[in-house]
Amino acid sequence: MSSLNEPRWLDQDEMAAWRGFVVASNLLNRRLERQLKDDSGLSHQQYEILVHLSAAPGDSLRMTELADKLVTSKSGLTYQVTQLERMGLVGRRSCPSDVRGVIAELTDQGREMIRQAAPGHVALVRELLIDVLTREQLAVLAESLGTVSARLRQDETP
Amino acid sequence: MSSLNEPRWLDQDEMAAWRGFVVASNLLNRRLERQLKDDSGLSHQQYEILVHLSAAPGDSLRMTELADKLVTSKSGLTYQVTQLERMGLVGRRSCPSDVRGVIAELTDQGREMIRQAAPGHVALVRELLIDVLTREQLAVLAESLGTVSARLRQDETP
DNA sequence: ACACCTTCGTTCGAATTTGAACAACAGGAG
DNA sequence: CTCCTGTTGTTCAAATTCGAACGAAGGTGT
Repeated sequence: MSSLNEPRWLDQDEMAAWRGFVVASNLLNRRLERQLKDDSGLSHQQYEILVHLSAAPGDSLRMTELADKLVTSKSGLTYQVTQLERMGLVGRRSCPSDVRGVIAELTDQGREMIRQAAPGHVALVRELLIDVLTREQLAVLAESLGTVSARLRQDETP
Repeated sequence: MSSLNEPRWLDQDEMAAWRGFVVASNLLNRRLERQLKDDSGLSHQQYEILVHLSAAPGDSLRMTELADKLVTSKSGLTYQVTQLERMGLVGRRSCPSDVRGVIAELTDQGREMIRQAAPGHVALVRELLIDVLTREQLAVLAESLGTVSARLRQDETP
């Protein structure tokens, strides 16, 4: 319980950090969305699904694991996996150790798609974020946001 | 034009920064969305509209200016302002100097809403982001993301 | 005054996202 | 084994988002 009625507002630096985060996040997403759609016909979310699958052993992951990595809702993932399935980029199969489980796995076509889409995406991430910052800034960013993410993750799992 | 076929992939630090950014952004949005909805019945976007209006002279802004500040599409803003209008938090009036123009302005009820919603929101932003980081980290974050945002903004306006 | 290009906000349809509700199953305590 | 609680993925309705197209008006150059 706080000892003051008046909340601690954000000072100038804190506000700058927070606004910067929100604005940069929105602007970046907007740009990446456009680039991926124009270049490969994928949404950012769909691209990330393919990336996480291709990074996983066997190019496959359980739905729940995938949803956690993507930081999205289960229902949202169900929808997007269905879309990717229709595009022939991802397949579903049932989990051997758990009858309820569903495993999403990359198809050959999905592997080809990510191979084709990744370079343009990475190049833009570089141009808009990575190459704009110094090595030190990147290091601080990585550590800061890593900490923030870790805290948020463990908060969600009580 | 690049001189190599193989793109420059992200190294470990760069990847950590980028993933940290994406994950933190998603997790933060998720939490703030929930908090605002539960606490005040507002979406994050709606909250931000109220904030930007209350920060503007006369508690009012033109639609286009507001859309720029929010980093959203014009149609998206039209929709949300209509919602806020139905809730009685925002009003529309026409612009004196431009017949096409529409000015969104905070109502008394809107001012009351933001006064009621802000403390809880700010407290959570503190708890999840600001107070987790050191002063130096915040400074670097602010400058880094400020630069990134500025570059993105001017890229959009050719 | 005229044609021309841009800007403003809205409307429209399509795509996406979310949380709640659900049925089926897993895992343990008793 | 049996009950009980938690998990898993899907379905559903509702809310939101976006881009393209639009009508209306501003602003400019001739």
